[in-house]
Amino acid sequence: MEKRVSLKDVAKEVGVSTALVSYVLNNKKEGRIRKEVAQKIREVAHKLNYRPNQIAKSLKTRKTYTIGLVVADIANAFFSTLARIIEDEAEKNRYTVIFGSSDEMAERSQKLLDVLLDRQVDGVILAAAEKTEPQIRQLQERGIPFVLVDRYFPSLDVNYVGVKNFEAAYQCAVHLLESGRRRIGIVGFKTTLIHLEDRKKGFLKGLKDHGVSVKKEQIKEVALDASKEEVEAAIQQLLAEPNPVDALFFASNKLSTFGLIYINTLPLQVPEDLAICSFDQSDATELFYSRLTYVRQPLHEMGRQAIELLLQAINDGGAVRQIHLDAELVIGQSTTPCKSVAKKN
Amino acid sequence: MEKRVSLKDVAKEVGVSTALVSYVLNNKKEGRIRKEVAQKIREVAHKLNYRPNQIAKSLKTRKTYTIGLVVADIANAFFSTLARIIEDEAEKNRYTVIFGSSDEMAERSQKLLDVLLDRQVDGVILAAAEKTEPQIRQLQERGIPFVLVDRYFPSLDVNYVGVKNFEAAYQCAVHLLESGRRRIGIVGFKTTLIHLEDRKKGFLKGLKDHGVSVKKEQIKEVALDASKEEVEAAIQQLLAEPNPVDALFFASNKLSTFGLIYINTLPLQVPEDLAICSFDQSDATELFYSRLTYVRQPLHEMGRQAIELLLQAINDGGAVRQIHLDAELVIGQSTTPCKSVAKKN
DNA sequence: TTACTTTGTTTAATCGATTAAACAATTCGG
DNA sequence: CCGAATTGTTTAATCGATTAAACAAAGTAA
Repeated sequence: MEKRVSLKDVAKEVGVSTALVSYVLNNKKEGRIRKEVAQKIREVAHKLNYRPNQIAKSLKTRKTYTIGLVVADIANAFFSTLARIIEDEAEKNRYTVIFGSSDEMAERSQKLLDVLLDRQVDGVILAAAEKTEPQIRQLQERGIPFVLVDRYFPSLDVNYVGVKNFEAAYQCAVHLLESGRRRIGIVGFKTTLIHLEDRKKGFLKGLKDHGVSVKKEQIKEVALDASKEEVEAAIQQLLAEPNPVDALFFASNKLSTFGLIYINTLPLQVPEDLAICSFDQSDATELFYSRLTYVRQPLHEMGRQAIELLLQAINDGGAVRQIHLDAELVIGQSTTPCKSVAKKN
Repeated sequence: MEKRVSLKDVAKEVGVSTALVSYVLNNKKEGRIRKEVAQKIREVAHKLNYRPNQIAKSLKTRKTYTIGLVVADIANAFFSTLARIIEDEAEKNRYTVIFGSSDEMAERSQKLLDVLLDRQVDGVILAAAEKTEPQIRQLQERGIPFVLVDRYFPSLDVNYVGVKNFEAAYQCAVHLLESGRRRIGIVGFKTTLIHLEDRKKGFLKGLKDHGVSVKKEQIKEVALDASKEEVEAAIQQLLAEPNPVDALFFASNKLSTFGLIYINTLPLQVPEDLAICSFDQSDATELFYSRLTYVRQPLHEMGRQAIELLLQAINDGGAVRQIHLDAELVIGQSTTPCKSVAKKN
């Protein structure tokens, strides 16, 4: 293992001080350095294949050009897609991304944050887990630049980028009603995460505003880390006699993916017997035999804005902003109007 | 922004030298330090909420406890799942992961490696892109600990963990033949990546060994970064009259996902009109109306072994190893035997 | 008592960069 | 021709840790 070439090596080879080499390679003191010397330094640096040790540089400059990304689970398509976008946006600004999965656990989240901060990341983007409000507050108090994505806490005045969950879910409800369904089941999460509660509330409000009430039995809530079986059980109950639902609303990609895998095995037809509408895009939306109606989150915009906010926070500590993006309801076949409704139109 | 507490701060507060603080907090010189002093140091460190600056620590110790992960695209389920496993395995050993997506481009791969190495990662795990053989060779020459995953180069004697692609594909072929299909189409990649060629070769060998020949028109190859449309076109051609195929083999999750979305829209039935077998697990395998027959790669084992090999390389530079794991053919409904065959059994 | 250990702690160099300040050699204005 | 400004480069401190080596004080053996 040949040892790495340092500034010192370059300096020695050229016969100048390390300072000069540093100035040249960083284009500082432009006018002051003799051209031939600068040229020589660049030549030698290149010849020796010199690459600055970023660790040393960071120690001195107190900048790592690294951002930490904390998500619930990088294996989840929602987060891995977002991660990719964030990676690309970060790269444009010479930043590198360190990531970690919290698994929706506050403790893991704290550990991750500690690790990231110990490594002196310049800032953090995080999809906050439940009960991490104190952690976020602490970031704020310590003056760490950060941006929340996807999830937020109303009580905290911090940078945030996400979608209008309430409104999107409201739209879903209206759409299902317009399609002629009346007995609508909800598969959501049992959680305190506001963005997920918003989805539930928005959906229910949509129904209520149009005069449709929902009984408790029509609302199923599974754990955040629910297994396929849990989701199956929920659906089973919703479809149970004597009053099976004629439509289902899934509050996330995970739920609809699990749900559709199960529904695939049932002797019922979508959309004839059951209409389906889900939050989030996923392979499921296109692969299910009945192309799905779903809420598409503008992930690209989310990632882009998250980085933009973060860089602002890092650089000039710009004003705190909360960005609520519009989500788009993509109409598929899974909510095709019932015959009774279709006739009317 | 309150400034971070340093060793010096702790030392001053306690009234000792920084050396002593360092020794205590790292449990060095165990017997030599007065208990009361050690106790006091720990107390104060805790009280001040001292956390060592890993950057400074790394500079001195030449260890970052960071590993770099280079994949083709972190948004691809195969890689994001693997990333999650690697993250967890790394964490068990106190390592953190920095990642980057090469997009299958050698140039991007080189850039990523540079960034990672400039940051002094202790080692690298990479799914090598095409034409990156020189890059790998350079890693080797520079004595950088690394492990290839998924893809390999036969000419290089380096650490590697992947599956037996040839054998798995061979099995697929045999399975399709046993199901009664004879005109089998292949959707693969136009690439020099050996692991993908192995899949093609293995599949063809499987057919040939059982006396089934394949015409050129039955083999379609799309670009590594193929779009949905490209895959659709390939399938269209394979299904075109006058000799449509009665079975399809997809060489990766990306291909089958794109393919199934398309096939979903066609007026043909799987498995009656068309049998399907694919490499890689994905949501598609369970979501498609006809549960898919596919090759399941032992991702967990891959991630575990990759980290194990890497840590060995980092710590004692253990012997180079190539690990070829068995892949499992998971039988679904998409390759249910034809009636003619079923009768026989 | 003397010399040698042992115990407990500090000093100071170091990792590899950055950068303010000092310094030396020219050039320039009046 | 002298002091000031300009040009070109070096010195040395610094970032925040680690750690070999030095040192001081106390204990111990002969």
